[in-house]
Amino acid sequence: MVKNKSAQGQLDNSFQSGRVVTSYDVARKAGVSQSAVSRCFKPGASVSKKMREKVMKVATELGYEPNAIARSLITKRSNLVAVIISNLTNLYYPEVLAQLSQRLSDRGIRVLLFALDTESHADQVLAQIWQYQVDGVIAAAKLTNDQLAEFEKRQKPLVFYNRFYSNQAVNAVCCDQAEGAYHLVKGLVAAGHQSFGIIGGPDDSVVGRERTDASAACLSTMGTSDVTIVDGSFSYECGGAGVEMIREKRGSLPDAIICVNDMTAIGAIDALRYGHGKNVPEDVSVVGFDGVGPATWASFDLTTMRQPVGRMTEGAVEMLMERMENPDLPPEKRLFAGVFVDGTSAVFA
Amino acid sequence: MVKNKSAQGQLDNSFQSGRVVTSYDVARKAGVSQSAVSRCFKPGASVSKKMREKVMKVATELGYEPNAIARSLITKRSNLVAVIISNLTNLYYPEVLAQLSQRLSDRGIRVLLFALDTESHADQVLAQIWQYQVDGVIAAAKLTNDQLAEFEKRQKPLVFYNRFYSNQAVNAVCCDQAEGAYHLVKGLVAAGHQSFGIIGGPDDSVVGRERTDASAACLSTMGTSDVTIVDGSFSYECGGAGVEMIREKRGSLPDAIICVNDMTAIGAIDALRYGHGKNVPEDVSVVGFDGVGPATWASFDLTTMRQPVGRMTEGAVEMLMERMENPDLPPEKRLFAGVFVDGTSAVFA
DNA sequence: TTGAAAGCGCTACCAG
DNA sequence: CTGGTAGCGCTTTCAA
Repeated sequence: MVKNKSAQGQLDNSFQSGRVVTSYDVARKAGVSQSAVSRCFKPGASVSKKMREKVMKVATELGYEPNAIARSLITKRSNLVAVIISNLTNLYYPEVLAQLSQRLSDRGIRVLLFALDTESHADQVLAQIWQYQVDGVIAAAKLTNDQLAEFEKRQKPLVFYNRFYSNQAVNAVCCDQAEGAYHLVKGLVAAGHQSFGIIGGPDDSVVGRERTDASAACLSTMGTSDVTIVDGSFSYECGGAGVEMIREKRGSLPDAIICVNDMTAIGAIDALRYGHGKNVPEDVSVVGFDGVGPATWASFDLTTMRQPVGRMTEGAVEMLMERMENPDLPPEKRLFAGVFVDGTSAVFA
Repeated sequence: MVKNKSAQGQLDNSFQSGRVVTSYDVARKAGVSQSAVSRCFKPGASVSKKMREKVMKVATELGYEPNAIARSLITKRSNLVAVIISNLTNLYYPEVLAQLSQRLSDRGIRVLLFALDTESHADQVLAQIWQYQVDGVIAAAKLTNDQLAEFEKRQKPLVFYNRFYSNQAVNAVCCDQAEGAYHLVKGLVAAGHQSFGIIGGPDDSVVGRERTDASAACLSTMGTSDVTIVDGSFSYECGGAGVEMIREKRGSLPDAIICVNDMTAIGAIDALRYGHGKNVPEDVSVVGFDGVGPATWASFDLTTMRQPVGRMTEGAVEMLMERMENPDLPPEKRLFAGVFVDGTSAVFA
């Protein structure tokens, strides 16, 4: 039975219910100082091989994991990044979130998720963010100037995802909405479409407005005046509703409908086909923005501007990490071109 | 200029760059003790009205927010819950995640997100979770028995989302896959379908296997022997691939195809229509599981078993919170019935 | 009701 | 390379 003694002690330790194993427990059992244990868990610290082995062995036996909370208290680095997403149910965001999470995780950073139900409400969320001492924030949501000022004052790195503040020196990765809109409009006009409908986004969306405005501007530039614009909400449902509103407003359906995002475009296509008995693209052309998964499905095969999500998330993470190391880096905006996806939902030239 | 003095001091404080405002700063400026400040931020603490007003005023001026990290170090409550999601790009999960996040947030809990790229890899993630002293975990991913034992040992509340361990006493909210499968199969058989294809999930998915096995078992019970089963991956692409594999294996297409989830079903429908020139449901009936957003789109109008996501997420959060208060609560499984969605992708009786 | 003091678990600095 | 010691910012006794 004597040979069981140490195993027994070990068990007792693990089972002292509620009580978690600390670096002191490891130190005591290994017969070294607590600082030594700490050093063994710090990469690149000056520890002898023997010491490290001894400590790690005991640590494993006891199931010791350093307490990240206590660590951040003193290092003032939580290794936490807040990700604010305004509307997770928009099918564009899951991919963004998955990638951000993956890339941050690869660099030893954890994601504290804040899913806003609307674009507003951000104030409560920010209070939480300050309390948790996150090292930085990636925001796919709109912030007010006051909120921006808070970031400035607290010296917290902030990178916007797809929110462009043209009059504000902030960090952001964006997709060039205007350029994408021009590309789509030019192709549609060149293919002979003469009347247009535009289904936009909700009032408070910058991205939505940019796409809508740029499309309208381009149409105007090219001398097309038969343009009917209605509001939407980035959803499948608003695609159908938008088609109906355009038809009412204009009297009949236009040659082409430009939708503010793919969800809306898909809704519009379904409404045209199954509600209005039209063929897409023969009777009406439909284009979208984003390049979400469902856009490539055979039922839709959407003509759209795909956002280079991989490069955008990589850019966002990179910019954020740089500024976590060096907060004095000047603000930077990275603008990515959209990738034209030549689908079959529009007659295009 | 004298009247500016205090404002000046205040500014100086806020701008002492990098330095964050602590309860000591507030205490000093308000002329009270640091403990008093602490108490003012603890709900239901014994503080005079005068004291609270005085402290809160200064706190607001200075932009003080209690440091949640320091707080958790001493209270041993981080107010953090880890949510593990195995495959965020499965369109079923964004809604789940959004709801979990919302409901936890309503109860003052923050979400630490862990998005696994596959169902495995969980070990590294768990180590992170222990380090961050989360108060509990919601897992929409598979864990090994060893990993389960770790939770037990550390007394960390754990609730599974849609992972049913029938031989293990764990907490879980699930949708009754078997019952759903029976319902679908019975309806298809009653409508006169005689040959069946089943497109299953990946090897390591419990939910996938349950749905597949239950469907096959029910078909067998009802005396149908013309059943072709192939594997899939929960994706749109595998729907098309599955249809092709079934056709090859069987020689021709069956009357009905049961898909392990909606994504697969949608892929199958598109492949049947656009690849094989078939009509759905006239030539082939297709059913799915989940009730994701796209399932209701007019193009598919899927016949499926919808999971009651709202009640499931509510249940998961409730069970977890209960166990955070009282860790000795016995394990509990809540099994929700799926809701039959009577779409038009299948001839159904 | 308030203030003083102890200490959560850890890292960082310092002698040795 | 190692051990001792001083805090990080907060909550929580305990006296006053």
